[in-house]
Amino acid sequence: MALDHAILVSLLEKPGSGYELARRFERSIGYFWTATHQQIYRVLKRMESDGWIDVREVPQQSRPDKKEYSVAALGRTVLAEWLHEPIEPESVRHELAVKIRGAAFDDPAALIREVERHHHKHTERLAHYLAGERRDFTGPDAPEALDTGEELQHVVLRGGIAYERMTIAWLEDVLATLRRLGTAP
Amino acid sequence: MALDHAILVSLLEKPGSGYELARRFERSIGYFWTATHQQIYRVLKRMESDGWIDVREVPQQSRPDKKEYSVAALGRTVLAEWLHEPIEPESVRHELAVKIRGAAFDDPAALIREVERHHHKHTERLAHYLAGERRDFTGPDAPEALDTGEELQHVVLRGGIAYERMTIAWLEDVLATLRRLGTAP
DNA sequence: GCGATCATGTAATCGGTTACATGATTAT
DNA sequence: ATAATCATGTAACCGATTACATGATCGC
Repeated sequence: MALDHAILVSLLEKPGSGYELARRFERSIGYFWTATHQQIYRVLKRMESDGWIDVREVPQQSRPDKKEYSVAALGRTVLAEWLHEPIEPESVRHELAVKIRGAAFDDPAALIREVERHHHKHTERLAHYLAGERRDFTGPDAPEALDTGEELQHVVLRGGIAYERMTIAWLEDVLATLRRLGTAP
Repeated sequence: MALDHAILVSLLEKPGSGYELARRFERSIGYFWTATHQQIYRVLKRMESDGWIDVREVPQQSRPDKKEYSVAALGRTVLAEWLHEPIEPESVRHELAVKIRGAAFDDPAALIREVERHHHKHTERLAHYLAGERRDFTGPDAPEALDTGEELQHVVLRGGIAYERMTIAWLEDVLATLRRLGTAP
């Protein structure tokens, strides 16, 4: 399981509340690991009672108070241990591919709209990643020399960009194939 | 949930036993949807009792008898309904990316071996996909004209090939970054 | 007033993983 | 003998998803 570790990494990058973590899982960390606030609160509670993280009540005016979590010594140890364990390359779960193969027993043309929708979403996501890259790493407002953490965040983001570009090109291949099957059956 | 639907697609492509399905989930369908035999037997039992699939006991000599499943009319309907529902583009779960960002709080060089291992595995997987493509779609023993089902299987396989190539290139980027951080900190 | 944002949770369900279990046949 | 392959399951656990739930403040 890696949600624990994803949260530890995020809290090491910057301490924060459950709510703030949930927001980060909609961007940044969320580009390669998803989690909802329900999951996050549950894991935070468990990690706190196990002594992996510390809490600090932060009173706020004009906003509800929040609990700011930060990584405790034990959490750092647990993360370091996990970092040294080998993991298996992920097994892919690609629902759209199941649909594409299923289209052989339905109308392939009926899938075109759906594939176009996915193409659109991935194009948006790519634009979003590229904007983030310009803002944080390659643009005029980015730091001139990146530290280790920033270099690593950048290489992960480059992975996301490469993934979106590959996916967009493949979806275009899928669309061409579906159209060909529709026009000359 | 799509395991149901992945099994229906696979059974439409060719009826078979739980064991045979489990084998297909190690190749073919398994390239984009994973499942273990335990899962498969459970789902087959449920789909049978719901009338989505039919069973036929096949006695075999010199091998244990098997149950051959095929898709019933109801199963085809259920699949067709699912094919017409929109789905959301998958949220990525990339454990290695969590590790890479975590390496900022550990020794980045310690990750090099692990990334090399992943690079090796993805290179093997790519070779395996390419061999399958030559065998079934582009080689001299492949059919000259592909039918709709084969065209769709091919475009899905091309997606797997594109994914592996992209991943291999990215892992090389990661390695170069980790080495740079190691030599000039 | 009302919707959006900030902030934190509980409960039910479900799908996936891991471990356990059995038993026949074929090839070395 | 024994390891590998064929063949089918049960049980426990755990993580993820979905639905439900509360309550404050800010801007329109």
